[in-house]
Amino acid sequence: MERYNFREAETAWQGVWRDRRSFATVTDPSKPKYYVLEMFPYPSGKLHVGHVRNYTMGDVIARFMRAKGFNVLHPMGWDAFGLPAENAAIASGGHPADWTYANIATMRAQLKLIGLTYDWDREIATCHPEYYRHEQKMFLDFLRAGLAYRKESWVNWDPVENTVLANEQVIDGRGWRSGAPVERRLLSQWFLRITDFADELIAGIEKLDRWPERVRLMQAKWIGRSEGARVFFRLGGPDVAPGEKLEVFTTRPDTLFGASFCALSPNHPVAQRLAARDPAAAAFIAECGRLGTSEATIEAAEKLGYRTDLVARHPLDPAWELPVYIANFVLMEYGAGAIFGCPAHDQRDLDFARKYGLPVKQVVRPAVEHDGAAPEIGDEAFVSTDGIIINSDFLNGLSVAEAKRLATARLTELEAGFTTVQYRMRDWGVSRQRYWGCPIPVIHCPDCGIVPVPEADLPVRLPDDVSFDQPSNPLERHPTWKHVACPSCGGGATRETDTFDTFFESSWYFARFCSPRSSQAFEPRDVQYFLPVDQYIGGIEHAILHLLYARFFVRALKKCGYLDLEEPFAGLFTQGMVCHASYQDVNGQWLFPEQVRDAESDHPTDEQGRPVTVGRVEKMSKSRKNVVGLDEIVESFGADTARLFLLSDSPPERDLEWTASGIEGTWRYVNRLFRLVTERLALLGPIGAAPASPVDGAALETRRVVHRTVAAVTEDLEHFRFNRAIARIRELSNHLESVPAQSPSGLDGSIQREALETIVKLIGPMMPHLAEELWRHLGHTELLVDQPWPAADPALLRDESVTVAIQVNGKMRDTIDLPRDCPEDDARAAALRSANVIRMLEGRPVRKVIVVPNRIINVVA
RNA sequence: GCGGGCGUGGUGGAACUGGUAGACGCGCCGGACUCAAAAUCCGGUUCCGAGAGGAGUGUCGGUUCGAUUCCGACCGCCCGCACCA
Repeated sequence: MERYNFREAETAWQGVWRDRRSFATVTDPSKPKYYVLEMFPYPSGKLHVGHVRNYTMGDVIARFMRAKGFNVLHPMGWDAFGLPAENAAIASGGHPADWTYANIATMRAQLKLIGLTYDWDREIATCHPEYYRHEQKMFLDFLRAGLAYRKESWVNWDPVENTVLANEQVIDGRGWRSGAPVERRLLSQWFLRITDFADELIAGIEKLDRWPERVRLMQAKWIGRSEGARVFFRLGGPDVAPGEKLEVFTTRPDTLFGASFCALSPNHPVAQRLAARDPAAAAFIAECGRLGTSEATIEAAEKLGYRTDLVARHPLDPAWELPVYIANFVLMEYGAGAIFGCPAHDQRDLDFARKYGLPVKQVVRPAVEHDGAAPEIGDEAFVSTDGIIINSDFLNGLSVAEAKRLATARLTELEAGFTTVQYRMRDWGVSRQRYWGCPIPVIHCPDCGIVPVPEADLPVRLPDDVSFDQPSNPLERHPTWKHVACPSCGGGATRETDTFDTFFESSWYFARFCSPRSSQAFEPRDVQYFLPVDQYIGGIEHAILHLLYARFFVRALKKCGYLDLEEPFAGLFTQGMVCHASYQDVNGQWLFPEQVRDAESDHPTDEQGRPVTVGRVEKMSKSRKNVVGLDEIVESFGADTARLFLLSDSPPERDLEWTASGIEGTWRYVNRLFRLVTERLALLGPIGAAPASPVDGAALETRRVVHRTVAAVTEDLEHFRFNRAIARIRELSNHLESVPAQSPSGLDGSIQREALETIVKLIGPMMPHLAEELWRHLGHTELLVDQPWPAADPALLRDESVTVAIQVNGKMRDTIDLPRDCPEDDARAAALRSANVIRMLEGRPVRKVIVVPNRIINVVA
C-alpha cells in the first residue's frame, strides 16, 4: 500500500512556491485587499508546536482569502529588542545582537518548514537600525506635537530586570516577565500622552465589532472613564495660606451633604508640607510608604488614617468644618490625590468612619421605600444610585442624577467646583534603563536642557562595544557613546541613555510591513491600501498591553500626519494555548514527553522503568519540560499533519491538548485521504468536463454531499470554526469512501472528479502540501494555490425530500421522509399514520398536532 | 468584592434563530487479513434494560406542544480587574 511521502512532497512544494514567488504581494488598488497578521514573535530560541498554532490559523485564513480572490498581505517579522537577549549576554558573554540574529535564523527556518504563505521579502527585525530609525523620528515628532514629555514621577521599578515598567506591565504588583515584586522609585522618565486619547480610545471600542467582547471590556475597564466633579474645600489651620483650597475628585457630588471628613494621599503636597512640621504625620506617611501601595497585600491592609490639625470648609456651607485626615488608601495618582468621605454611601468611607468614630449621615434613600422608613446604615453603605436625596438642603427630593447636575451647577456658580471626566489609565512611561532597545533620540545639555537629536543625525545607533559584567545600563557606563556636543549650543552634553519600552516597536510594525524597505516609515500609498489589518491573530495576554498601545499609536501618528487611520486592527482573534501533560520522575525532576514510556496509559514509566507522576495539562513551557519540538513533529509526521491536528482537536479560541495519540490519528487520516484520491485516478473523467447531472440515486446523493460540504466549510472558515470545517471534510471523505470505487455500481467519472477535486481544494488552506500533491496527481499542471475557491451549487443544497422527526408529547417516536415543503395537512396525516405514533397514543385522543415544516411534527395527546 | 465566560459520553468536542442530543475525532471492545506483529479494513461504543421501553446536557425550579438552547435561584470551575473616590 502506498503511503504519502510527505518529506519529498513538502520540500518540493515549498520550493515551487518559493521559486514562483507565489505569495509575494504588491500594492494593487484595482484588487480587493486582505491583510492577515499574526502577532510577530520575540526570537527567543526555538519554536515548539505550541508556538505555531496561531501561525497556522493565520495561514488558513490567508490561503482561504487568497483563493477567494483577495490580494492577501501576510507578512512575518521579529520583535527583536528585549531583555532575554541581554540576559543571555550576561549569562554567556556573547552580544545580544548575535544571540538575537542566530535565533531569528533558527526560527525562520522552522517557520519555512511548515509551509506558511509569508511574503518573506517583507521580513523585518525591529532591532535593525533601518527599522528603529523611523521610530526615533516618530518620537521627535511626538515631542514637537506635545505627545511626549519628560517628568519626574513615582514609577514601577523591577528589581530583577533593573528597569522601570509601565503600569500595564505590572500584574498583581509584580513585573510581567520577572515576576518580582515591583518597587516604587522617583525618577525622571519619558512619557507618551496616551491619556490625551482616552476618550477616543474608549469611544473607538464601540466600533471594534470584530474583536472579542472580552478584550473590549478589558480595555474599557483599563481606561476607566468616570464622570464626576472637582470640588474645592477651603482649608483652615496652622500655616494655611489665606484662600488656600483643597481639591478633591468625586463621582458623587450629589452626596456632598453627607460628607464627614476629607482625606489626603500620603504623597499629597499638603500632607508632605504637614510632615515637615509634624513628626507624627511624617511617621505616619513613612509607615504608609513601607506598606507599599502596589503590593497585593493592600487587599488585606487596614484602612488607616492620621488626623491632622487642618480643617476643610464645606463648599456649600462655609460654616461647616470637616476634619482632614491623611489616609493610606488615597492614591496620589488618581483624581486630585484627595477625597471627601461620605460614609453613608461609600463602603470604604464607612469602614473608615466607623474606625475613627466619624458621623454617618444618610443623604440618599432607596427610590422604592420599603414599609415607609429608609433602612438605617449599619455596616453596609447604601451605594445604589437608584435613590432620592434627603437631608440635603436644596437637593432634597431630587433623584441622584438630578442632584448631581444641580450640585455641580451650584458649585460652578460659587467657583467651588466643576464637572470633569476622570480616567484610570495614566500616561505610558516608555523609558527603560536597558541596553537592548531603541535609543531615545534626545541630548541633555547643561545649558539648553533637553535638545532633540537633529533628524539628519538619525538613527542614533546602539554602540556595539558594550560589556555586561555589571548589572547597570551598559549605555550609561560606555566610555564615549553618551558624550556628545549639544546640537543647539555646541557645548559638552550627554545623550539620553534610556531606551524605549519594546512595546514601542510593536506599536507600528503592522504599518511598516506595508512598505518594509521604504526610506520613510511607510509609504502613504501602501498603508492607505493595506491598512487596517483585516484579521489580527494573537494571544489574550496582549488584551491591554500591545493592543492598547497600538491603538494609541495610530492616533498619535495620525495627529503627526503620518497616516489617516482610525484603528489598526479591524478584526481580532485570540487563540487558545497549546497544552501538554507534565511529567515528573521519582525524584520530582521534570521529564520531557519523549522521556516517558506509555505516557497515556495508567502506569507511565521513565526510561529505566521507574514510575512517573503525570501532572496537570498546562501551557507548554520550558521550565516544566512539557514541550513537543516542532522539528521533531515535522520530521516524523510532516507539516500538514501537525497543522491539521493543531486545527482540528479543539475550537480555536480554546486551549488544545497536544497528545501523541491525537497526532497519530491525524496522520492516519492524512494517509486515508491520500489513498482515497490516488486509488481512484483511473476512474476519473477528463479535466474540465462538466459533472453529469443525475436525477436520483447514489450519484445525486454524492453531488449533494459534495456541495453541502463546500457550503458548510466556507461558512466555517469565514467564522474561524476550523474544527468544524475539518469535521465536515471528514464526513465528506467518509461518504466518498463508502461509495464503491469501481464501475458498474460506482460513480460516473465526471462526478468522481468533481468530488475529489473539491475535497482537495477544501483541504488546501489546512494541508497545503498534500493538497498541492494530490492536485498534481489529479492531472493538473497549474498550481492549486492559484485555483479559485469552489462554489456550492444552490440547487444541490436543497433536498427534495426531508426526514422529519415525529414526537408524541415531545418525545421522539419515529421519523418519516416527506417531500420538502409539503402541505401541513399531508404532514399531519402522515404522522398520524405512523405505527409507532398509534402505539404510543394508546388510544388516547389527539388534542393537537404541531407541524414545524421540514423539521418536526409533535402529536399532543 | 466587581465584571465576564464556561459546566454535554471514558475523552476532545458537535447541535443553525427553542425542533431527531452526542456530528467528527481520540480511546476502548469485537471481527477480518497475517505464522505473528505493525499497517489497513469492517462492526460496535451515553447510561439502565434480554426486549419493549425508561433515564439523560452541573443541581433545583419555571416558561413552552417541545429546553443543551430562554428565565430564576443555587453549586462548581476558569479568566480579567481590584483601596479608582
